[in-house]
Amino acid sequence: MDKKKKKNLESKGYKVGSVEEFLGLGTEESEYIELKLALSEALTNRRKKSNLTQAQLAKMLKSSQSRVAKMEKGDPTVSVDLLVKSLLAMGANKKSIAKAIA
Amino acid sequence: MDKKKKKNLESKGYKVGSVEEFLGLGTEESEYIELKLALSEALTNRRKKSNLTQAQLAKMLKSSQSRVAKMEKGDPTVSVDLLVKSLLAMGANKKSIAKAIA
DNA sequence: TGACAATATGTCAAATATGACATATTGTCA
DNA sequence: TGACAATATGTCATATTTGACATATTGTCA
Repeated sequence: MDKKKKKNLESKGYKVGSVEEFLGLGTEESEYIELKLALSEALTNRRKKSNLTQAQLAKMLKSSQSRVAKMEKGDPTVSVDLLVKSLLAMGANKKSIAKAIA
Repeated sequence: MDKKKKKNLESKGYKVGSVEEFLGLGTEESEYIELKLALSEALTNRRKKSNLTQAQLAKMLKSSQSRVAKMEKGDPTVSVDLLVKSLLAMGANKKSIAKAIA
């Protein structure tokens, strides 16, 4: 993992372990974060394509604007579950989700 | 959704809404369930390939045998998060997860 | 068949994620 | 610039998920 990416992740509230980092490990954690960020992006893309504001989308999802913002920012308090459910609610399917992740 | 699949899902504890069912909707929910089942299968496959028992895997994941059993069975109390994290811990990466889902 | 290993199911206290709200920041346009 | 819309951030009570445990069921092999 390069320093820019690390800083970027840390700025989002993740703690990237220095031991794993030094040993070149931590693949597991960074893959998880990247997977989430991929879903976040997909969500933002879909929302923008539909010309919706976060507040409008929130209403559709029976959630709140703040949570949508967090989803799109890859906030650590947002689960993959919520991202997946939200994407499905916006019309995505398994296949498009797989594509977004890959 | 055919009847067999529905019965199968219901036997796992999911309630498949009859209204949506009748209207041919419910895509969203069934896609979510299928996505989870795909991850469950991937987990079982990986575990068996590694010749591990659920108890052994549980120890690796710092979880419990019962939760691993539930993961593999697609139990509704198991989140996509847990499935993804477990797969990553077993050496899967984004790509292989995407493949499993697609 | 019986004995033992593996897997499945039910329950619950503790841990984590959630929507909601307030408020801050950023973007846009006159 | 100011005013307004959109997005971001912090916090918290409530809801959901978790590991752990007990126990039931299923599989395997002598």
